[in-house]
Amino acid sequence: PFLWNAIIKSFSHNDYPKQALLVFCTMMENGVCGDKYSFSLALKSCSKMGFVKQGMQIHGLLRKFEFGGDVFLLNCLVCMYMRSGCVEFARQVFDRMIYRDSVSYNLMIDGCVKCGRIDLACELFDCMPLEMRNLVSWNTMIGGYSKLEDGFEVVMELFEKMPDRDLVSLNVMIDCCVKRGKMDVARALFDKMTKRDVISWGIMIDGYAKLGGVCVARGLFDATPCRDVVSCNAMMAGYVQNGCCTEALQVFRDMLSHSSLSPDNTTLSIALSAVAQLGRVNEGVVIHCYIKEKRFSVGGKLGVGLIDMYAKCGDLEAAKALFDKMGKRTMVSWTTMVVGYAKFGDLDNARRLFNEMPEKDAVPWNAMIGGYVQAKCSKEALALFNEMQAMNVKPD
RNA sequence: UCUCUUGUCGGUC
Repeated sequence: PFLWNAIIKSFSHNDYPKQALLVFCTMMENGVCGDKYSFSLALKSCSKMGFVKQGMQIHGLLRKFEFGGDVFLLNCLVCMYMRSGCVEFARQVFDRMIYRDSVSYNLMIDGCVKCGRIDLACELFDCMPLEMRNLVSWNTMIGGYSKLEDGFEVVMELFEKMPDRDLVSLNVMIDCCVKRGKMDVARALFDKMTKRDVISWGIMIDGYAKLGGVCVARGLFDATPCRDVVSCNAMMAGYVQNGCCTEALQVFRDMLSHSSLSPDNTTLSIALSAVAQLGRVNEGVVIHCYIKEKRFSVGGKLGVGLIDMYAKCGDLEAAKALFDKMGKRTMVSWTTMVVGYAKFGDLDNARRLFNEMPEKDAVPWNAMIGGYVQAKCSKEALALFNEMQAMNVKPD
């Protein structure tokens, strides 16, 4: 199994959880008994993708092995259930564990926090054995509160109360300030830090960029010691949000020529939206080719990005072809097409797709009504508006 | 060789 594990690990480590899981299955089918390392890697892959069914199968399989009671593996199970939102199952595994370590508790706390059950998280945090409550537990708690709208006070309180603070604690703090527009407080903390990592820099870049300080953001971006793909994405997104699409694309090109950084899904989505806003199909096609060449999956956001790019550039045939070819149409991809048609005055096609949509939130309604308004079809616009109100569409 | 906490991203306005 060592060789197999090495392969599984390399996939898992390089963010290919699907292949990792596939290799694991192949291994088992070939009669090679996995060891606890193979299982933990497989479970981790399930966690990453939120595959509960596969995870449950592995869970079942695990009972037949003597190492099935291993703390590491049980922790992996807790993680898998928590990340898939199955709090009850996670709780079951956790409650039945004979030995728990701090990771077990921290996983439960984090899971509860991310499901919006901060009450359960608090209970676990307060009741866990003191010797297991470590920095990660504290950081998980302040991270949880920092995501709550009115959590700032509690974050400050916990931050004062915690016995130690590390880089993560400080990063959580500055992010918490940034997300509330308190850039001055964030900056003071950032400047005071004796150690900063690429995340600290990234939080500040994102903050300045979103609050209109793109130039300051750029300064920090240039000063970042070891930029990674997320810093670049934050910078690019910042440029796009401020309408500086050319600059965004320049960062993208710099990234491509800088061999140590390769674009990811997010990079490409941002680049596509920059191209869409500029209406430069040719550059969009180049990115499309890159996506095909590197075999990025176009099932999710990238697919939408491509459709949107072609639609906004006026190539509705290309957009429609992609839309038709896409396996699963989501409300978002559907809306993107409606918007594209409406924007270029093809209200018939827009309306046809709009009517075919199985589900609509406020966005397609707004877009369709907006299309009618733009074309001065006030009668249709008003009719739709009334219909929308009658349907009680939530604005969200 | 394995498990926990922090930054970036999609459709209308």
